[in-house]
Amino acid sequence: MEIEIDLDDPTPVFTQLIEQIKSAVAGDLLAPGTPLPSIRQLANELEINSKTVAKAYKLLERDKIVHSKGYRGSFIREDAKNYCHLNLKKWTQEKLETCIDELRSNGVTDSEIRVVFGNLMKTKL
Amino acid sequence: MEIEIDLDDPTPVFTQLIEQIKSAVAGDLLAPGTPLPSIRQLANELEINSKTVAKAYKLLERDKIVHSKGYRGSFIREDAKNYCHLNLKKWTQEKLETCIDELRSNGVTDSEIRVVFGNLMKTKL
DNA sequence: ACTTGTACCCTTACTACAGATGGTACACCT
DNA sequence: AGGTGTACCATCTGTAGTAAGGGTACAAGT
Repeated sequence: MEIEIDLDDPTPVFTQLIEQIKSAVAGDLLAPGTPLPSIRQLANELEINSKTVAKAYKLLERDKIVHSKGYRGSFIREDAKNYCHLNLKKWTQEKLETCIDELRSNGVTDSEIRVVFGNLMKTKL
Repeated sequence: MEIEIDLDDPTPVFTQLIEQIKSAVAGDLLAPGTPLPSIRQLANELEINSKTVAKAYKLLERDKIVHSKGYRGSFIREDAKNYCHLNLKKWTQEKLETCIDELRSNGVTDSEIRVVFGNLMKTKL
Protein backbone atom coordinates (compact mmCIF):
# COMPACT_ATOMS: atom_id res chain seq x y z
CA MET A 1 0.00 0.00 0.00
CA GLU A 2 1.58 3.20 -1.19
CA ILE A 3 0.23 6.60 -0.48
CA GLU A 4 1.34 9.60 -2.43
CA ILE A 5 0.66 13.17 -1.51
CA ASP A 6 0.69 15.84 -4.17
CA LEU A 7 1.26 19.20 -2.54
CA ASP A 8 0.58 20.97 -5.83
CA ASP A 9 -2.88 19.47 -5.91
CA PRO A 10 -5.34 22.01 -4.53
CA THR A 11 -7.14 19.13 -2.83
CA PRO A 12 -6.37 19.28 0.90
CA VAL A 13 -3.81 16.76 2.07
CA PHE A 14 -6.15 15.08 4.54
CA THR A 15 -8.68 14.63 1.72
CA GLN A 16 -6.09 13.02 -0.51
CA LEU A 17 -5.28 10.61 2.30
CA ILE A 18 -8.92 9.67 2.80
CA GLU A 19 -9.56 9.15 -0.89
CA GLN A 20 -6.52 6.97 -1.41
CA ILE A 21 -7.31 4.77 1.55
CA LYS A 22 -10.93 4.46 0.52
CA SER A 23 -10.03 3.49 -3.02
CA ALA A 24 -7.45 1.03 -1.70
CA VAL A 25 -10.18 -0.64 0.32
CA ALA A 26 -12.52 -0.65 -2.65
CA GLY A 27 -9.79 -2.15 -4.85
CA ASP A 28 -8.90 -4.87 -2.34
CA LEU A 29 -5.44 -3.44 -1.82
CA LEU A 30 -6.31 -3.06 1.85
CA ALA A 31 -8.03 -6.10 3.24
CA PRO A 32 -10.34 -5.88 6.28
CA GLY A 33 -8.39 -6.25 9.50
CA THR A 34 -5.22 -4.84 8.02
CA PRO A 35 -3.46 -2.54 10.47
CA LEU A 36 -2.85 0.96 9.22
CA PRO A 37 0.47 2.63 9.93
CA SER A 38 0.36 4.66 13.09
CA ILE A 39 -0.46 8.33 12.82
CA ARG A 40 3.07 9.46 13.62
CA GLN A 41 4.66 6.84 11.42
CA LEU A 42 2.61 7.72 8.36
CA ALA A 43 3.13 11.41 8.99
CA ASN A 44 6.84 10.78 9.05
CA GLU A 45 6.86 8.76 5.83
CA LEU A 46 4.86 11.36 3.94
CA GLU A 47 6.68 14.23 5.60
CA ILE A 48 3.50 15.88 6.70
CA ASN A 49 2.15 16.86 10.08
CA SER A 50 0.75 14.18 12.35
CA LYS A 51 -2.33 16.31 12.93
CA THR A 52 -3.18 16.05 9.28
CA VAL A 53 -2.99 12.27 9.39
CA ALA A 54 -4.97 12.20 12.62
CA LYS A 55 -7.68 14.26 10.99
CA ALA A 56 -7.90 11.86 8.06
CA TYR A 57 -8.03 8.84 10.38
CA LYS A 58 -10.75 10.39 12.48
CA LEU A 59 -12.89 11.04 9.43
CA LEU A 60 -12.24 7.54 8.13
CA GLU A 61 -13.43 6.20 11.44
CA ARG A 62 -16.59 8.27 11.25
CA ASP A 63 -17.19 6.90 7.77
CA LYS A 64 -16.90 3.37 9.18
CA ILE A 65 -13.82 2.51 7.09
CA VAL A 66 -11.36 2.37 9.94
CA HIS A 67 -11.53 1.35 13.56
CA SER A 68 -9.12 2.98 15.98
CA LYS A 69 -8.30 0.73 18.91
CA GLY A 70 -6.58 3.37 20.95
CA TYR A 71 -3.08 2.37 21.91
CA ARG A 72 -3.33 -0.75 19.79
CA GLY A 73 -3.38 1.04 16.49
CA SER A 74 -5.91 1.56 13.73
CA PHE A 75 -7.34 -1.13 11.50
CA ILE A 76 -9.48 -1.50 8.43
CA ARG A 77 -12.93 -2.47 9.60
CA GLU A 78 -14.26 -5.89 8.66
CA ASP A 79 -17.23 -4.35 6.89
CA ALA A 80 -15.27 -1.44 5.42
CA LYS A 81 -16.24 -2.26 1.85
CA ASN A 82 -19.88 -1.66 2.68
CA TYR A 83 -19.11 1.95 3.47
CA CYS A 84 -16.18 2.97 1.30
CA HIS A 85 -18.46 3.83 -1.59
CA LEU A 86 -21.34 5.63 0.04
CA ASN A 87 -20.55 9.24 -0.04
CA LEU A 88 -21.55 11.30 2.97
CA LYS A 89 -20.31 14.41 1.25
CA LYS A 90 -22.52 13.88 -1.75
CA TRP A 91 -25.53 13.34 0.48
CA THR A 92 -24.68 16.49 2.40
CA GLN A 93 -24.46 18.38 -0.84
CA GLU A 94 -27.85 17.21 -2.04
CA LYS A 95 -29.52 18.02 1.25
CA LEU A 96 -28.08 21.50 1.40
CA GLU A 97 -28.70 22.20 -2.26
CA THR A 98 -32.37 21.33 -1.99
CA CYS A 99 -32.72 23.60 1.00
CA ILE A 100 -30.86 26.51 -0.58
CA ASP A 101 -32.80 26.22 -3.82
CA GLU A 102 -36.05 26.47 -1.92
CA LEU A 103 -34.86 29.54 -0.06
CA ARG A 104 -33.63 31.20 -3.24
CA SER A 105 -36.81 30.54 -5.16
CA ASN A 106 -38.73 32.28 -2.41
CA GLY A 107 -36.68 35.44 -2.88
CA VAL A 108 -34.21 35.02 -0.07
CA THR A 109 -30.95 36.70 -0.96
CA ASP A 110 -27.70 34.77 -1.01
CA SER A 111 -26.31 37.25 1.48
CA GLU A 112 -29.19 36.58 3.84
CA ILE A 113 -28.77 32.85 3.49
CA ARG A 114 -25.11 33.22 4.34
CA VAL A 115 -25.79 35.41 7.35
CA VAL A 116 -28.45 33.10 8.78
CA PHE A 117 -26.24 30.11 8.06
CA GLY A 118 -23.33 31.77 9.81
CA ASN A 119 -25.39 32.46 12.90
CA LEU A 120 -26.70 28.91 13.05
CA MET A 121 -23.24 27.43 12.76
CA LYS A 122 -21.75 29.64 15.42
CA THR A 123 -24.35 29.73 18.17
CA LYS A 124 -25.62 26.18 17.92
CA LEU A 125 -22.75 24.51 19.66
CA MET B 1 -42.19 59.49 10.71
CA GLU B 2 -38.78 59.70 12.27
CA ILE B 3 -36.00 57.32 11.60
CA GLU B 4 -33.02 57.12 13.88
CA ILE B 5 -29.83 55.30 13.13
CA ASP B 6 -27.60 54.15 15.95
CA LEU B 7 -24.12 53.60 14.63
CA ASP B 8 -23.03 52.08 17.93
CA ASP B 9 -25.64 49.39 17.48
CA PRO B 10 -23.98 46.32 15.98
CA THR B 11 -27.13 45.84 13.89
CA PRO B 12 -26.33 46.81 10.29
CA VAL B 13 -27.68 50.19 9.26
CA PHE B 14 -29.81 48.83 6.44
CA THR B 15 -31.40 46.40 8.88
CA GLN B 16 -32.23 49.19 11.30
CA LEU B 17 -33.89 51.03 8.45
CA ILE B 18 -35.98 48.04 7.46
CA GLU B 19 -37.06 47.30 11.00
CA GLN B 20 -38.10 50.86 11.73
CA ILE B 21 -40.12 51.17 8.57
CA LYS B 22 -41.75 47.81 9.13
CA SER B 23 -42.72 48.67 12.68
CA ALA B 24 -44.00 52.05 11.52
CA VAL B 25 -46.28 50.30 9.07
CA ALA B 26 -47.40 47.85 11.73
CA GLY B 27 -48.09 50.71 14.16
CA ASP B 28 -50.05 52.74 11.60
CA LEU B 29 -47.46 55.50 11.58
CA LEU B 30 -47.03 54.88 7.87
CA ALA B 31 -50.33 54.49 6.07
CA PRO B 32 -50.58 52.59 2.80
CA GLY B 33 -49.92 54.80 -0.18
CA THR B 34 -47.66 57.11 1.77
CA PRO B 35 -44.65 58.14 -0.28
CA LEU B 36 -41.31 57.36 1.26
CA PRO B 37 -38.54 59.91 1.08
CA SER B 38 -36.33 59.35 -1.91
CA ILE B 39 -33.23 57.28 -1.52
CA ARG B 40 -30.85 60.19 -1.83
CA GLN B 41 -32.96 62.44 0.35
CA LEU B 42 -33.18 59.95 3.20
CA ALA B 43 -29.50 59.17 2.90
CA ASN B 44 -28.79 62.86 3.24
CA GLU B 45 -31.00 63.30 6.29
CA LEU B 46 -29.48 60.35 8.09
CA GLU B 47 -25.99 61.16 6.86
CA ILE B 48 -25.45 57.71 5.49
CA ASN B 49 -24.66 56.42 2.04
CA SER B 50 -27.40 56.29 -0.55
CA LYS B 51 -26.46 52.71 -1.38
CA THR B 52 -27.34 51.66 2.12
CA VAL B 53 -30.79 53.21 1.81
CA ALA B 54 -31.20 51.68 -1.63
CA LYS B 55 -30.41 48.28 -0.20
CA ALA B 56 -33.03 48.68 2.51
CA TYR B 57 -35.64 49.84 -0.01
CA LYS B 58 -34.94 46.95 -2.30
CA LEU B 59 -35.39 44.44 0.49
CA LEU B 60 -38.55 46.18 1.62
CA GLU B 61 -39.87 45.84 -1.89
CA ARG B 62 -39.04 42.15 -1.96
CA ASP B 63 -40.89 41.76 1.33
CA LYS B 64 -43.94 43.43 -0.27
CA ILE B 65 -43.90 46.40 2.10
CA VAL B 66 -42.88 49.02 -0.41
CA HIS B 67 -43.49 49.53 -4.08
CA SER B 68 -40.87 51.39 -6.08
CA LYS B 69 -42.40 53.23 -9.02
CA GLY B 70 -39.12 54.02 -10.68
CA TYR B 71 -38.70 57.72 -11.28
CA ARG B 72 -41.92 58.45 -9.42
CA GLY B 73 -40.62 57.46 -6.03
CA SER B 74 -41.32 54.68 -3.55
CA PHE B 75 -44.58 54.14 -1.71
CA ILE B 76 -46.00 52.02 1.06
CA ARG B 77 -47.98 49.23 -0.58
CA GLU B 78 -51.72 49.12 -0.06
CA ASP B 79 -51.47 45.65 1.44
CA ALA B 80 -48.26 46.32 3.33
CA LYS B 81 -49.73 45.36 6.70
CA ASN B 82 -50.34 41.84 5.46
CA TYR B 83 -46.64 41.35 5.01
CA CYS B 84 -44.91 43.49 7.59
CA HIS B 85 -45.20 40.81 10.23
CA LEU B 86 -44.37 37.65 8.35
CA ASN B 87 -40.74 37.09 8.74
CA LEU B 88 -38.84 35.72 5.78
CA LYS B 89 -35.71 35.63 7.86
CA LYS B 90 -37.32 33.51 10.54
CA TRP B 91 -38.59 31.09 7.91
CA THR B 92 -35.12 30.94 6.37
CA GLN B 93 -33.67 30.20 9.77
CA GLU B 94 -36.07 27.35 10.45
CA LYS B 95 -35.48 25.79 7.06
CA LEU B 96 -31.72 25.93 7.37
CA GLU B 97 -31.72 24.79 10.98
CA THR B 98 -33.75 21.70 10.19
CA CYS B 99 -31.38 20.83 7.38
CA ILE B 100 -28.24 21.42 9.42
CA ASP B 101 -29.54 19.44 12.37
CA GLU B 102 -30.17 16.48 10.11
CA LEU B 103 -26.68 16.67 8.68
CA ARG B 104 -25.10 16.96 12.10
CA SER B 105 -27.04 14.09 13.57
CA ASN B 106 -25.71 11.91 10.78
CA GLY B 107 -22.14 12.67 11.77
CA VAL B 108 -21.34 15.36 9.25
CA THR B 109 -18.76 17.73 10.67
CA ASP B 110 -19.48 21.42 10.95
CA SER B 111 -16.38 22.05 8.86
CA GLU B 112 -17.69 19.81 6.13
CA ILE B 113 -21.08 21.48 6.21
CA ARG B 114 -19.41 24.85 5.84
CA VAL B 115 -17.21 23.70 2.97
CA VAL B 116 -20.09 22.14 1.02
CA PHE B 117 -22.23 25.18 1.75
CA GLY B 118 -19.47 27.45 0.52
CA ASN B 119 -19.15 25.55 -2.73
CA LEU B 120 -22.88 25.60 -3.34
CA MET B 121 -23.12 29.33 -2.75
CA LYS B 122 -20.20 30.15 -5.02
CA THR B 123 -20.69 27.92 -8.04
CA LYS B 124 -24.46 27.98 -8.25
CA LEU B 125 -24.85 31.35 -9.86
C1' DA C 1 11.09 2.56 27.85
C1' DC C 2 8.39 2.94 23.89
C1' DT C 3 4.30 3.55 21.10
C1' DT C 4 -0.61 4.05 20.62
C1' DG C 5 -4.67 7.49 19.73
C1' DT C 6 -6.21 11.61 21.50
C1' DA C 7 -6.76 16.19 23.45
C1' DC C 8 -5.37 20.53 24.34
C1' DC C 9 -2.44 24.94 23.57
C1' DC C 10 -0.89 28.56 19.81
C1' DT C 11 0.56 30.29 15.08
C1' DT C 12 0.68 31.01 10.14
C1' DA C 13 -1.13 31.47 5.33
C1' DC C 14 -4.95 31.99 2.58
C1' DT C 15 -9.57 32.82 1.27
C1' DA C 16 -14.09 34.85 1.35
C1' DC C 17 -17.83 37.59 2.68
C1' DA C 18 -20.58 41.48 5.05
C1' DG C 19 -21.19 46.08 5.57
C1' DA C 20 -20.49 50.47 4.09
C1' DT C 21 -18.86 54.16 1.23
C1' DG C 22 -17.69 56.64 -3.23
C1' DG C 23 -18.22 57.61 -8.10
C1' DT C 24 -20.41 57.41 -12.56
C1' DA C 25 -24.01 56.60 -15.55
C1' DC C 26 -28.60 55.50 -17.51
C1' DA C 27 -33.68 56.11 -18.76
C1' DC C 28 -37.53 58.27 -17.35
C1' DC C 29 -40.68 61.42 -15.31
C1' DT C 30 -42.23 66.43 -13.67
C1' DA D 1 -32.82 71.24 -15.39
C1' DG D 2 -33.60 68.47 -11.57
C1' DG D 3 -35.07 64.45 -9.20
C1' DT D 4 -36.37 59.38 -9.49
C1' DG D 5 -34.84 54.25 -8.93
C1' DT D 6 -31.32 51.48 -10.60
C1' DA D 7 -27.02 49.44 -12.28
C1' DC D 8 -22.32 49.10 -12.69
C1' DC D 9 -17.42 50.18 -11.30
C1' DA D 10 -14.35 50.45 -7.22
C1' DT D 11 -12.32 50.60 -2.26
C1' DC D 12 -11.82 49.67 2.73
C1' DT D 13 -12.41 47.39 7.34
C1' DG D 14 -13.59 43.72 10.12
C1' DT D 15 -14.57 39.15 10.84
C1' DA D 16 -14.23 34.25 10.37
C1' DG D 17 -13.43 30.18 8.31
C1' DT D 18 -10.13 26.21 6.38
C1' DA D 19 -5.78 23.92 6.03
C1' DA D 20 -1.63 23.01 8.00
C1' DG D 21 2.02 23.04 11.14
C1' DG D 22 4.47 22.96 16.03
C1' DG D 23 4.38 21.76 20.73
C1' DT D 24 3.06 19.36 24.98
C1' DA D 25 0.68 16.20 27.59
C1' DC D 26 -2.11 12.15 28.97
C1' DA D 27 -3.77 7.14 29.88
C1' DA D 28 -3.19 2.72 28.46
C1' DG D 29 -1.26 -0.88 26.24
C1' DT D 30 3.39 -3.71 24.50
